[in-house]
Parts: sequence; structure tokens; C-alpha cells
Amino acid sequence: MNEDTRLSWTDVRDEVRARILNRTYAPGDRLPRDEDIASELGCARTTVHRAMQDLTLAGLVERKRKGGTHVRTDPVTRATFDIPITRREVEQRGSKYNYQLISRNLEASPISIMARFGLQTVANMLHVKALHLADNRPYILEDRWIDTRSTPEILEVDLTRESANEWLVRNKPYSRVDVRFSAINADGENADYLEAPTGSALFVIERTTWIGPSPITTVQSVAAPGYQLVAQG
Amino acid sequence: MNEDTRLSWTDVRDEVRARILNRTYAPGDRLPRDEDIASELGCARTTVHRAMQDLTLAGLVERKRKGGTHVRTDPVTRATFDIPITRREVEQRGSKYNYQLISRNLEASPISIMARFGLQTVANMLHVKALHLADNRPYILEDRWIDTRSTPEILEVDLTRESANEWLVRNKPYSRVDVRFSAINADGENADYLEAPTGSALFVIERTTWIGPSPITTVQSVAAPGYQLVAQG
DNA sequence: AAAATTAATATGTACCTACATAAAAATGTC
DNA sequence: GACATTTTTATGTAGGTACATATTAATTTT
Repeated sequence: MNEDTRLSWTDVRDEVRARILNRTYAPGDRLPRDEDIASELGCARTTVHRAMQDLTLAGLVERKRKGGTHVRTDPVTRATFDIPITRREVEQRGSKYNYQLISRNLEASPISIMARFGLQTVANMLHVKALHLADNRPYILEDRWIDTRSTPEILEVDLTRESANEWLVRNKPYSRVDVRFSAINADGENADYLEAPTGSALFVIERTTWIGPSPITTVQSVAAPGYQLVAQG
Repeated sequence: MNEDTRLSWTDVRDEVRARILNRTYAPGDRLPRDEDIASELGCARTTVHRAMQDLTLAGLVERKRKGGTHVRTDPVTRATFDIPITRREVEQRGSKYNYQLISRNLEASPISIMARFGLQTVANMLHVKALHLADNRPYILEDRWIDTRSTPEILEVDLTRESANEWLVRNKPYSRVDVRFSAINADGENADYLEAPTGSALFVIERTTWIGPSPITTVQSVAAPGYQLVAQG
């Protein structure tokens, strides 16, 4: 690319996206064949193909062999978000991070937790409650269950020093994750630890991970009032 | 691919991902060069490259020219979610969809709304409140502002028949979107329309869209109690 | 020894070719 | 005309080549 005459696949993607936005290609329309777009823009078909793959992933177009490429009629808002280690999240906001273990017990998995994992039988799990603080104020209260079959090492970890969140992220990669968001009213315990008035609305992130078919951990993270999750469009 | 001997880039991606998961390549490690992986697996370097692009996007590895490819040490949970048209969302749950316009007024944009758009000056906006129902029960209450400069046509639309949500999605593509989630306590109006007890925790989605630099719409969607947003990992 | 220059190297990107595959369109058969 | 078969066509995918580009490593210069 010594001259700026060569189009990269991102250029093609942006051009096609612009045409969709300005209605050159309207919703439901069939786009020209990759080859025709390629020759029009002066690039190779593979370049157009790579651009189209990206637009497909973004939910803007649908492609079918022989059927061609169509602009989606029911566009969805598709956004991605990152949930980093809580410590990192706090530090990135420029706050001081602290962590406090509340409880740590070996328990048989209750039905509600089995349901989250899709388990049929009871399992021995480590039940951990902990509080993350930002600038010495409550930030997130986490209620976590860890399957001791997939993760026996957790029993040896000193959870007063390092949070299960951090240890797991560093030592236990997962192959599948389920994330859900909801809102709950602060009850006695939540209100207490988060120093929030009883009844106040709290943002909840529930995350469950597996390695292959085996459950690793499920955690309910309740954020202090005012928490906002921001996603990138 | 007449024989199953040929590896597609997704195969390579899955293989490399598996190696990261089982610690063949541990966090922080440098991976072999694309070319070496290619010759080891018996495919072309371009195939490995395509796989690596995907793993980079997924947040599993980081690449640098000459520096090589490294397994990320601080993996993040990266998930994607779709926010479809509300009608579609309701119908996909197998429920009957209904919609009800509450109010529709031309107003000068208040400061809070200007802030969402990043606007410095006041603009004429259409302020619309509406209720979406599932099986005749309140589902989502939306409070929306539409910029009449980018979207003057909205003034001609009969919003008693079609929701602004739907009209905009079909007729007003956007180039940028900002999505945030939070939780609020039901106040008088929310509680009323959503038939929820005052004070109950409600899940809130705030979405703002632009076309180029121009604001299109910003909407606060308050969901009835029990609403959950599910993301794909 | 510090600074500047040069070489080496791994990834980034585009091109073209060749063939696979799914699905629509055309054709043939009863 | 209904159904089955064949052909056509647009996308899917891998291979291999050529060169760009960023960064590190090595070398030379001061």
C-alpha cells in the first residue's frame, strides 16, 4: 500500500455500511454480487467478502449462498460489553480498590444454583460472599458458588488475600458464559453491606461459567446504587 | 473440502482457543509464529491469520507486529447482546403485543437530554411517552426524545398506530449508539403505568443514537418488574 | 557508553486462483 | 400440472504470492 489507491477490507466495509445508512441499499434490498462491488470499487472479491463477513457479524446484512446479500429489515441494536476483573474496573476509574471476605462455606448446592448450571444432582460447592470497595466505599457485593469438582484448587486459596473473582479469572479459563442483568430491591443484607437504604434499586449482574460441560462458578454481583453499565455499539 | 483433512480458519481458531484454555499457551505466553502454527497444523498462514483476528476480537489474545501474539493476562468477559424492536421481542416470547401512546409533545430539550446527546444548544424535540404491553400487561414504558432537525418526518407519523421505536428502527438508521443499563426505584408515574408497587426495583435501558454527528433519538426504557436481559458470551 | 542508523522479523493486507457448497432456476419426466 | 433431476450461480473457503509496516535487535557512529 505505497499509494492510497488500494482499498482495505475495512474501507469496503465502511463504504457499504455508508450506502446502507444513506439508503442506496435500503432495508430488504439485495446488494450487488460481491464480484460486482469488487469491480466497481476496484478491489478483489476476497476483500469484499471479508467486509461482508464483518457486516454480517454486526447484524447489518444477511447472506445466503446463491441467494445473495440482503440488508436486514429488522435491524437490532447489537452491542458488546466487557466485564473486567472488579479490581481493574475500580482502578481504571482512578479509585483505590479494597476487598473484604465476608464468608466462605462448603455447602451442598441449593436448587436455585443447580438451576443456573443446569445441574440435576446436588454437588459440593464453595459458597463465598465478598465485598469489593472503591475508595473505601462499598462498590459491589458478590455472592458466589464454585463447583469443587471442576475447581478443587479453590479450597487451598486464601480468599482473605485475593478475591475469588481474581483468582478464577487468572486460573480458570472458561469455555462458555451466561450473563444476565436485572434489578432488585435492597434487602436487609444487601442494604447493610452496600450501605444503601433498604428498598433502594440495585443493579445486578449474574454470571455463570462452564468449562466444557462442567460448571465452574456462578456469581451474583449486586452493585451499589448509581452503578451504570455502559456498552459499546 | 472434499476430504476432512483440510482445516478451516474456524477449526484453527478452536484449536488455538482450546490450547489457551488447557494452558498449553498460558496467560502472558507468546504463541508460536503464525507460520509455525500453520505448518504444524498443516494449513496456510492466511488461515491462521484469520483465526487470530477472531481471537483478538474475542479478547483472548493480543498481537503486535514483530512482537508476536500473546495470550492476554487480564481476560475480560466479553459478551454481545441484541436489543430488538420491542414488538418483536414480545412476539418472540409468544406473547400478544400491544402498544399505547401516552403523550406526544413538541418541547425544547431539557439540559439532561442535551447532555445525553452532548449538545450545547437547545433544540426542538418531539417528546413521546408510550407503553408497550405483552399479553395486555405492561411490559416496557418508554420516554423518548426525537431531534426534529435530523428527523423532521417524525412529526407526520401517526404515533397512535405505530410506535416511534418501530418507525425509527425501520426508517432511521444510525451510525453510532450508546447503551447503558441501570436500576431505578419505581416512582409515581412509572409505578402507575407499569402497575408496579411504588419503590420496586426496575431495570432501565437508556439508548441514544446519532447519524454522523447529528442526534436522532434518546430513549429511556423502563421494564416491568422481573425483566431480565440475557447476553450471549 | 549513548545515540543514531540499519537489518531482521512477525504480523497486516491485498490479489488471484481453484474448488466447495447451498440454493435458486431451469429442465426433464411421469 | 406435480414432482424429480440437472444446471446455474453467488457465496464460502483455502492456498499461495507479494509486499507493507511496525518493532525489536543488531550495528555503526559520535
